[in-house]
Amino acid sequence: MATLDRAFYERPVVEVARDLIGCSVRHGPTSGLIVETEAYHDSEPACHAFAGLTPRTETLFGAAGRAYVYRSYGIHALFNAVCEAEGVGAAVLIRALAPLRGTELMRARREAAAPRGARLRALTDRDLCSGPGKLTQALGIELRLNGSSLARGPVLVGPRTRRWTETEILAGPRIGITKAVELPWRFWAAGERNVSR
DNA sequence: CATGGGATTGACT
DNA sequence: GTCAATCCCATGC
Repeated sequence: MATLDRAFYERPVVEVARDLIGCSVRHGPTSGLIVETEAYHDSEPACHAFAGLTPRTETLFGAAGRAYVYRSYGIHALFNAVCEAEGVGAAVLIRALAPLRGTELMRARREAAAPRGARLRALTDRDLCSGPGKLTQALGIELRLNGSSLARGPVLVGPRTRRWTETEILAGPRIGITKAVELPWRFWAAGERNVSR
């Protein structure tokens, strides 16, 4: 599989976030098309790297083109692509995918990860990757993949397979944060059903 | 060493 | 709309 090289990520993080819409993520037999992203940069307080270099943010400040995976709310792993020059703390959060391959494995993983007492009805394809915590469950992306190469794997990010026009990609404020809420650093594919709610 | 806060999700009123 | 689950790590004593 063709993968994006380090130069792709070694650019302003907001540009990379926009350009990742329509690209693909694959982990083993499971894959999806990126339909929603958010940019984070150490110059603004919503970014983990805002606090400076700590054990947690070491990957963020490292080389571009690697995975930054961290635990959110004690429950979910969230998957990011590290961007910009080494020494700059910046990354793109992958917020949603349109499932491509391995949907039955994704469904099995999502069901296995469901909380106790959950789920009275079956998971639809739309329930698999339509959020940052869901897609890491579906693709089996865990904390141990923090720091791994997105060009060499185990998690691979591939380029767009078609041209995307300006009007197909929308921008707006990021979700779920309490600081720097005004920055329009969230991007999504217009009309895509798998974009998070 | 103790404490508190999340880049979320899913159930429930 | 509200709320709890749950854990890594930053901060402060």
